Amino acid sequence: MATIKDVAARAGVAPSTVSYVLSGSRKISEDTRHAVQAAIEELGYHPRASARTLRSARTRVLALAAPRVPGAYRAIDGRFAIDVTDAARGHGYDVLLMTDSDGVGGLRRVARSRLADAAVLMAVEDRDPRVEVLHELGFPAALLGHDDHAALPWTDLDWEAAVALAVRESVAAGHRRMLFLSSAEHEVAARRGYALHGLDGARRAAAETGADVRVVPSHRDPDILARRLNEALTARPVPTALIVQHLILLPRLLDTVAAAGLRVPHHLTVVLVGSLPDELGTRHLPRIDLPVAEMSTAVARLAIDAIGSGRDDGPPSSQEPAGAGASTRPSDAPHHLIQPQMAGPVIAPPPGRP
Amino acid sequence: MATIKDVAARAGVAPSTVSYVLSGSRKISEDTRHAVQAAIEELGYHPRASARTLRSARTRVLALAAPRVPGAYRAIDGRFAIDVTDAARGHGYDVLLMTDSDGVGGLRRVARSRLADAAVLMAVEDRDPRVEVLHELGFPAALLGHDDHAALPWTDLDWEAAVALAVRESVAAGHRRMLFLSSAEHEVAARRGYALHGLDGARRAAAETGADVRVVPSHRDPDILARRLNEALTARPVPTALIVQHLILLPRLLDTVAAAGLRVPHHLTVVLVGSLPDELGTRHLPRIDLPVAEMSTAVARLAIDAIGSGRDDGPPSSQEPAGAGASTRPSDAPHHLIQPQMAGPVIAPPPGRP
DNA sequence: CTGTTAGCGCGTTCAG
DNA sequence: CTGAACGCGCTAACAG
Repeated sequence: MATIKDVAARAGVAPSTVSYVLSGSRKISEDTRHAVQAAIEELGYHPRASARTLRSARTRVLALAAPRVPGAYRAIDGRFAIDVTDAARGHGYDVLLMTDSDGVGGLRRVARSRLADAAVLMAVEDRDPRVEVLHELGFPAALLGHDDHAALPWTDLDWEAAVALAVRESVAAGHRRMLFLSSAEHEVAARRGYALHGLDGARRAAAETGADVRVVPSHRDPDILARRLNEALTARPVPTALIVQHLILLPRLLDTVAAAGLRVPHHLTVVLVGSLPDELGTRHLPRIDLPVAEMSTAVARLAIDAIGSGRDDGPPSSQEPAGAGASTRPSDAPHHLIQPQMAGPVIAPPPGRP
Repeated sequence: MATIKDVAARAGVAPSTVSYVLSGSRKISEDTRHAVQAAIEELGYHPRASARTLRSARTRVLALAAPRVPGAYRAIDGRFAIDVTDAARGHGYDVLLMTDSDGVGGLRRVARSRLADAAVLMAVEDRDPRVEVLHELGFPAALLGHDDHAALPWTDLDWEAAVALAVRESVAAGHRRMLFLSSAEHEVAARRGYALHGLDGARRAAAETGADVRVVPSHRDPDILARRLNEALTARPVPTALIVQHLILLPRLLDTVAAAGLRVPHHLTVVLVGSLPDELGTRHLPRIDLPVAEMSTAVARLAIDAIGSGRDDGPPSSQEPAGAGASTRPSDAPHHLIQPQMAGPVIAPPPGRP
């Protein structure tokens, strides 16, 4: 394999000249540059990433920590992985994919061996051990999702605004009684940001509009979910709209609705919050899509921007003055909160109303 | 950040001694080893990956090339990405995720800059340009899926055997007339291996069992699919079983079946081929799951085994004698063909039969 | 200005 | 167990 020396020899110049041609960080005469470029072509030369990294202390790689909830693969994670990778490439970064099969071990190893310059954490939980590790190592990172506590840059859909918007739009369409199928109980128990904020949004919008919004806590067990939903659908006064944040079991949920003899949207309007863009099977429903592309772009940028803040020394002292970049106070961390947008068909009016 | 020299200084030994302690490739006295290990602990030392790579010419990274069919994200790809990553970790390798947003450019860049030691290609197509590039660069690789042409190691479900098994099992349950919903037309046109092999399996099993197996070519457009399926379901004599290889539109497909007034499995037995393991919504159907875990394990091992074969020189000459490792003749490439297994409930008998 | 020389980054490994 | 060369590219300092 060709090295910079081979190129230099072939072009009849010094290796440093080749390097300057590559980086463009210095003026090189027309003739020399052409000779060098010809040599590069002919030898098919490409600089070794490892040599560059060793010298520059920059890998131009982002570590992407995918959550791997045992047994519960979430399609969304794959989608984010692809989109974050594309976004990172837009900044000249590659992406190293990591699972939790090793707990936080993998992340620690990658950070300490300097395989990556920064990390992107997916599906962050309250008091996420990965956050602790990165903080302890002073490793730059950004989060997909947020939990109001981590002192790291983050991006997220404004879940409170999203659910509130779904409620308000339903009210605007004429609905007065509706169900909100929130996140699953174990997600609330884990204090996932989206779960808590979604509940807040429902409550806030209910108060603001005066609508009757009944919260049905979802459950990961489809049978329990079906039972709860069934009860809520038949309780009087009968609800005319169903706002759904817990989407993993959507097919089953629609079956339950159908089994209750309710046609959508004639008898019951179903509005989704946090659906995947372009997903088959949600196209015909009014919804607020999860802004996967925008979140991915934002998180890549936040992670890359964080490089150069966290790299100085060891773990930041607790007395550290709040300067530029990633600080210790959550409220100061850079972030990108995305406002919800309605998509899909217009919300249908309740039965018996024009 | 601590380096090997810092550790050496603290332990009062030479850097090379520290290196030998780390690698274990040489005998080091008890005392010295402990001193070194203590110094490592105290300094929190971890070797730089880039320095190791520069020296050893091994990154211990696999490039995973995810297909990104524009607009058509496939959940399965995310699943494979996770599982391949886990499998690679089992061999001490990390995974760099790549999209084709850049065409083959990304793969070429990663190969030439030696960011990875080998590549794993997902969703390989006939005459896949990525395969050409890797072959041209002499870069080790292994494929998820195969097309009978690429001279690279591969793993795949035996799709022919899988569809044949589904047919035979249906016949064993008493069905004599069945539909086979094959892959979508554009997949057949692209000569995707799974699409062609699936069709072969259906034909072979039909011939062997004498059953009436009607092939319904699927289509990516849900409406066209629904129309075709509807026609086939109502054509006389009425089929009693439906074998489905094209699963992306399964929910829509089941809707169509229901809309035709057919209850599953009472009026019509539905058997899936190539379903995702543990996926909600397929649990209640007899099926042959795609062996994602086994394929991932196999492809990681094949890719890693290929390292050391392709690394010698430039593009292999066409006259190269077929030796060990990756050879030029497709039939010689190492591979791992996985036999199908039925999962889920037993196939129900046709109506009117016990 | 344009090109060259030399040292560095960090861990590995062979000869001593 | 140590010394020193080495892998490869970057870049500050120097020479023409």
